[in-house]
Amino acid sequence: MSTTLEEIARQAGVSRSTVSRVMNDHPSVDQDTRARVRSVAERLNYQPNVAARSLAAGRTNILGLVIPMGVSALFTDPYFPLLIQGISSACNANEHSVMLWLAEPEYERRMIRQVLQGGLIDGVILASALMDDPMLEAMRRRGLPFIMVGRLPTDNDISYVDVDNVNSAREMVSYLLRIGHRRVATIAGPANMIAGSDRFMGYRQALRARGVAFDPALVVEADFTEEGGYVAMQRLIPVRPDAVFVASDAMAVGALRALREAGLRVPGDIAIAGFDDIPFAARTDPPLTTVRQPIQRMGSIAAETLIDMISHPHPQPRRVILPTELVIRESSGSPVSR
Amino acid sequence: MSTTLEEIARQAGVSRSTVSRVMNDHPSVDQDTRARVRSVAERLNYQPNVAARSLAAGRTNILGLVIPMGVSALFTDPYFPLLIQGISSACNANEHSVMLWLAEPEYERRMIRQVLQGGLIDGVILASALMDDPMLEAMRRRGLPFIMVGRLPTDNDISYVDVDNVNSAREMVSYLLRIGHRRVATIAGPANMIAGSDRFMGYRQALRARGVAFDPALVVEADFTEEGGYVAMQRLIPVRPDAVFVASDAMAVGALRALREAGLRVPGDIAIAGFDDIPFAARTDPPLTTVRQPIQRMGSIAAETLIDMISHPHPQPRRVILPTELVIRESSGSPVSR
DNA sequence: TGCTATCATGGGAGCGCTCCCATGAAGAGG
DNA sequence: CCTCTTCATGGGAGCGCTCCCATGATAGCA
Repeated sequence: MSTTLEEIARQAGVSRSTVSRVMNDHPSVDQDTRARVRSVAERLNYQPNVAARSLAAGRTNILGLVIPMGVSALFTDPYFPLLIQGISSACNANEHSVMLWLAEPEYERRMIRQVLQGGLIDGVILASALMDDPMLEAMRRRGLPFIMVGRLPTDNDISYVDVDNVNSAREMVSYLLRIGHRRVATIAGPANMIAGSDRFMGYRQALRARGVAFDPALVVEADFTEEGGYVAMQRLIPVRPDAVFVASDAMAVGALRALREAGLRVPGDIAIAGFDDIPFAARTDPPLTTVRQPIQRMGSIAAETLIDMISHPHPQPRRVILPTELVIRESSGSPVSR
Repeated sequence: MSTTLEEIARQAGVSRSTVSRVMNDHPSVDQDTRARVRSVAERLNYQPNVAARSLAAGRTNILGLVIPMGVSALFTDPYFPLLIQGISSACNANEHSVMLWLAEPEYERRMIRQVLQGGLIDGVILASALMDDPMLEAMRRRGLPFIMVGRLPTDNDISYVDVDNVNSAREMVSYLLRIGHRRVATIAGPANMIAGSDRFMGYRQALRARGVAFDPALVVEADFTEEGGYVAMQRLIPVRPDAVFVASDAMAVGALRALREAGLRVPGDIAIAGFDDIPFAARTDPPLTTVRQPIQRMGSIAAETLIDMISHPHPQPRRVILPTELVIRESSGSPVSR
């Protein structure tokens, strides 16, 4: 069905090896020969067989993207679509392909084996792992290059791309305190997710820096979903905070809904700040003050870094921390208005 | 690094061929031999090399999922995440893997070649193609098994999974008319997308069936995004419809925002109905009347059907139409209340 | 008992490629 | 003019698997 190296070789009057060299941009090929082979390959619409190449060379130019679905909620918020877009786009630009695994718990074992062995994959991007993800141990034992999106506090020999969740959250909460809010509550993310616990840590650091006592009554944990944010806010309303730092925009949307239903004005009665700057954050009522994190760029950089790790193995882990940005909109209230 | 067939064979005291038969559940292997081989394979944690298998057998057990990103908006609405989840889950259950291509126009040519040739992929799921997608022609020329999510009106020898957009839209608009709305407008999807034009067709059929004259002033086309729905609604407000059938929930969310800003009550002043039943539709203010389409199931069925097509080639195209469901919430108003 | 069907198993060929080593031609240097 | 290097090229081996055919062994039947 499809053309082979041998066929190109025959038609170009050279050997299989020479064609292979041309296809892989090997230096020592004569200019004329190269051109001739190229033109034949072009004419026959030649495409190297991925399986054969991978079998012979041990590389596939395929990256695995593993997204644990234990926290299935994550797929209703635009985080993963954006991340995938970034990864896919970087892979396209670097002649790689993306293999996607949504890690459903019931298939986890099989998947781990398939991902790690079988040689299908040159490296793995592990997105948003729980702190105790079993993939991790398997990966490092296997020695397959991999990179995480989101840092892992317990391990300091693992490569990752992340934003500085602690400092970003701290800055946001500091901002809320600075513009005059006194009782600042938080709707935190799950404690077993790094982003959740880091943002909560930032919240506490901001309080401490300003000499505000930490009050456990002002903390509710939720699961990063809209519904979770809604329920959490309902529990927070009786406590009457001035402002709430919500650890994700999706939850903030839920919180706004709870406040609207309770007849409370935002930011008049309670101010709200989120985290992520999902596209919808600019269009909530009122528009959401939030922390912008470059999700798509994190995906691109993760892919690019992994590709580089594969071609230039290096014992040290790579770390990339991308900057965030406070996006001040109306939901946090203004210093003037208070 | 990883164990090979030959190694298993050696340790189990049989030949490579026998091990291969055991691994592929070939019938003619002695029970004892089979058990012995299985246990050795288990012990050595054997995983067949995908590249080698695929090279020898010509199958890879990998499905390609191609999502054209021309309409990039689609990734901000939960349609694709849900679709991907359905596909991935069916693949997991059937021992297949998913290769993801977000088809950015600038890489389109390269991608088409890679997808179609190279033997990496057993079949392709093409999601939400435009009516004139260049992938299509390439696919059918190549003869690679493929299935679309979303039908294609111009081609009747292509396999697809879809909902009946025309009838679903017709039912929704009929419902709006039946409960007493007179001037029913529509915010339509893009005319070059099948779902867009089908739903618009359903709108017109419903009017005709009820003997209501079609009024072009009551139609605004948008691009399936929240922002698009917002702008479209602003243009529709001066026309003063009683109700608006919005061709997607994402756009309906935008429409609600425009109405809120204009100080109009829903459904009191203008009733709204959407399409999709995205998770957020139940939580808009007011909750959105919409058409529920089983997005995740469409994904699963597309994958399952494709897998079946690959193992049982068959000249006739397969078609699956999944049922939709009217979900009546508050945004459409009630017959009683009017 | 002899002859053919059936079954379990082994071994060779080959999938399309990359990598290594061998080869011959051409250029460099004394 | 001969040897030494450099460069372009060819060919063999082999990646790990599947598939086909051959081979014994066993069973079935007259």
